[in-house]
Amino acid sequence: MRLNAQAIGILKRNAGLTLTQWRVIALLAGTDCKNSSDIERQIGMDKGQLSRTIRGLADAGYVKFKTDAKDHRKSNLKLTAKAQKIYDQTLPLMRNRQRSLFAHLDETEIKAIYSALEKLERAAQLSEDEL
Amino acid sequence: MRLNAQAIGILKRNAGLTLTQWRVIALLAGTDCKNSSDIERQIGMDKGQLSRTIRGLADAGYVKFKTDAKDHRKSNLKLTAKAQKIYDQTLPLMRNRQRSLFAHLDETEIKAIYSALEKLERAAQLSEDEL
DNA sequence: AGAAAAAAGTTGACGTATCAACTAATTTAA
DNA sequence: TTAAATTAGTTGATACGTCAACTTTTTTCT
Repeated sequence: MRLNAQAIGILKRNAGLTLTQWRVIALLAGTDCKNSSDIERQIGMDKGQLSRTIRGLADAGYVKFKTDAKDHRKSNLKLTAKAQKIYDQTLPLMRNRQRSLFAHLDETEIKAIYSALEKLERAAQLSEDEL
Repeated sequence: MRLNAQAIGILKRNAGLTLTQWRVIALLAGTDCKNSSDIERQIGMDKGQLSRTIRGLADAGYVKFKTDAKDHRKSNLKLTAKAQKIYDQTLPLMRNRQRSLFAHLDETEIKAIYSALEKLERAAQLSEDEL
């Protein structure tokens, strides 16, 4: 989507992150997501891609793994100080962008979009079941 | 987008085509697009991806190249009979799907979506220029 | 307890989107 | 008319999205 273009630009220039990396960091920093599955459930991201993204973040020194003591399948993720710092610096920029984008739409339009997209998703789901 | 999921399924099962391949074939069959640049202008598709898609179609025997007599940079594309046949068979299926998707939306919603998306695009463009 | 099912992650494959650098041909403008 | 700019198309690189197969560990069920 072209709509993400400046988000991508902001992240690349100011944080050296990809959009996917940013999303994962933002979830680890701003929600109580602790492992891959939490994130998967939160944003419905593919676990394959997620696995690779997280490994990339680990390689770049943004997250640390630690196998869960009780469930050895899980590995709990923790942002490094470096990642936390970048997050704090970048969040306002991303918030601004979000605001300026949606500033051009009025309440009605935003609602219409969301409701229409929901309907489309549902319709897509339905006709898929029929096939 | 998950919204494309059944389109992709229909094309794969019934025509052995990818979505991109279908789009190119549909443009060659249904509009007066004759070469890569025409298609690029028509749907704003990246010319790199377009080049590879067209080569793939040629390799699979769906299109034939012929260098333009007047402008040797251009190569005019022509669908083979095989491609035309698949197009004729597949178009109705794709039309049906389109209809059943949009059947769930009323006029107002469709208009709101289009207008909102336009505004978002424009806002995105604007703030990009500001950076 | 032991077998079967489910969950957490990893890896591979393919398709799609976007950007950038490049060649070759054509158009423009000095 | 020749140099510069544009246009058509190719190729390489990177990111993203989705599906499928697979391993390991845990849960469920009988």
